Amino acid sequence: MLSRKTKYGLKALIYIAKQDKSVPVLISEIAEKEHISKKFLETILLDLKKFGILGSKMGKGGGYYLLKDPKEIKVASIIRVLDGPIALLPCVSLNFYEKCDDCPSEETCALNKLMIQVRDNALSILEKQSLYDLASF
Amino acid sequence: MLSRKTKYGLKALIYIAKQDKSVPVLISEIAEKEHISKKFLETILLDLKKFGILGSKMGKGGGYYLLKDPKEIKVASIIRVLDGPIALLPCVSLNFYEKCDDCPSEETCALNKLMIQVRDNALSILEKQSLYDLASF
DNA sequence: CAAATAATCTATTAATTCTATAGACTAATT
DNA sequence: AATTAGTCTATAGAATTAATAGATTATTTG
Repeated sequence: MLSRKTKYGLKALIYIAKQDKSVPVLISEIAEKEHISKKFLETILLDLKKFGILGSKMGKGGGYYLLKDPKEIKVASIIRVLDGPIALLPCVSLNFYEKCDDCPSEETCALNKLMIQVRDNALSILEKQSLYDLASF
Repeated sequence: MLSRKTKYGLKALIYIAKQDKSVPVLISEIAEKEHISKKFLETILLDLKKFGILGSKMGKGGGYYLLKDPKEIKVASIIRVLDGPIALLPCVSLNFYEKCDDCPSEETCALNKLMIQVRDNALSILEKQSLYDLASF
């Protein structure tokens, strides 16, 4: 399951993507409209900023805005930033790979092979779907 | 990601499925061969027993054995027993459904629709793959 | 019956992650 | 200068995960 953090992050990004691009969006507005704790949302948006998905402006007229074309922001990358691996096992993760220390060989591991399939299947959707798709739903 | 518990449980079940069916398998044997803490494995196998996947026999010559044909034991059901939902959001889970309290309507929720796709895609593999398939890899 | 074997049960702990909050601080605008 | 709004640090509470400990019960075999 995705963490709440990730779900909130996705919702916030969708919210921002739906707004007029020329005006930064307030944290407090997103928090209210999407029913998310404002303080919690702050830390989430800060993460998204750190990874270059969002930009921000302080002071009056400030807020958060997308740094890239919504069509270029894929759901997979958002999940990776906020939730970590999409794969079901570390030994099968493309971006967060870790060897299973209980496993002598990935070559002969049936679980490894199965989870690669599951991963690729999930990615075939999540790497394709963008913020644009979600916002225009 | 799957919990270690689930990974260990899957590995143990595969191990059992590979053995001669007429002889119960020892926890200690599985623990040693698969490099899993024996005590931890005890609780995992107990869970699998509780759910009717495994049977057990105490005393000398005892151990754990499969209660069903390995072809009938699907990976999806094992994951559900040990890990819970396969879906990425509660509002999209078939077996552990929960409404998102921050979400006014699932009908108009883009995330909901997307995660249903991801779920169905994962299930198309996990509901098909059985212990038999994994054991004969 | 006694000894050995092996699962069962209860419980507790340690570690980690998740969720959320608090408060002081900095930057920008008017 | 006042107001607005994001930034930073930190911490705390809750939940979950991972693992361990020790006593107990069931079964087989000699």
